[in-house]
Amino acid sequence: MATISSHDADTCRRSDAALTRAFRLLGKRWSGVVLGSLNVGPAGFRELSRAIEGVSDSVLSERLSELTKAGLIARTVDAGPPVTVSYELTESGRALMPALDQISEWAREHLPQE
Amino acid sequence: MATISSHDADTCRRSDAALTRAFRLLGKRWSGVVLGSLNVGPAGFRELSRAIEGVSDSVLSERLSELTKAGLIARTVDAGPPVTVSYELTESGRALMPALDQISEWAREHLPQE
DNA sequence: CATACTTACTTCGAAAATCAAAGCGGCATG
DNA sequence: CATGCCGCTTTGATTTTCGAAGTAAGTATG
Repeated sequence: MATISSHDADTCRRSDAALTRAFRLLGKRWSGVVLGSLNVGPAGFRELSRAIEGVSDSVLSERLSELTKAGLIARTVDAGPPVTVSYELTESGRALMPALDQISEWAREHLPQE
Repeated sequence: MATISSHDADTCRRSDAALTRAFRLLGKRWSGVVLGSLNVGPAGFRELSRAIEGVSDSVLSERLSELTKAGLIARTVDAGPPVTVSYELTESGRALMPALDQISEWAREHLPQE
């Protein structure tokens, strides 16, 4: 007797496609922290590099590109002189902040310091 | 006039220590997705490996160890026979789920499919 | 008993991601 | 005009992840 098809017991739903998509971004080193840093307000490259202890310039640069491409942050160039660049959260990026805040709170309660 | 010390304008608060701690775990490939999969209920290694499309056995094994060590999931061995192993969220792990749900919802609204 | 299949991993070599350090062009300051 | 800041990029080493195969133990089939 044929069942409604489209899934066997085995293949059945276990991982959430949306979560998987989210973690294709967030599951990369520093993505989450970069977003959290920008939550405080817009910042320049050097400022972020100094603020986020441990990230290398090359990776920071890559993350900023990825997150910009994904529409979570925006890069703005103010043609000075001197020319300045600043990164800030877009609406999409800001929409993620409640979740990050919750993660932060969770870590305070459930992850040991250092 | 000496200020309260402990921070210059430059070094000043930008990245959240708790968030950084959280993403030392979550900012690794597959961590978030593994947790999300376990949200549905306990599962064995093979079941997870099948459910989470794209993860390799070696990485899954490593993530499960890390997350177990961090106290987010628990590994239980039922000495059969046949012996079976199952992984499930601890209370700490469950406490993170609201945040993951929010991320998933965010992705549904802000990240394109595929 | 032999063969095949399942679970729960581990091991291995290759490919990809990350790191730290140095370099570059532009602009400002002493 | 040397020195320093900014916003990156490049380079080469180290670490992570991948994908496939292997291991050990138990179950099922003939």
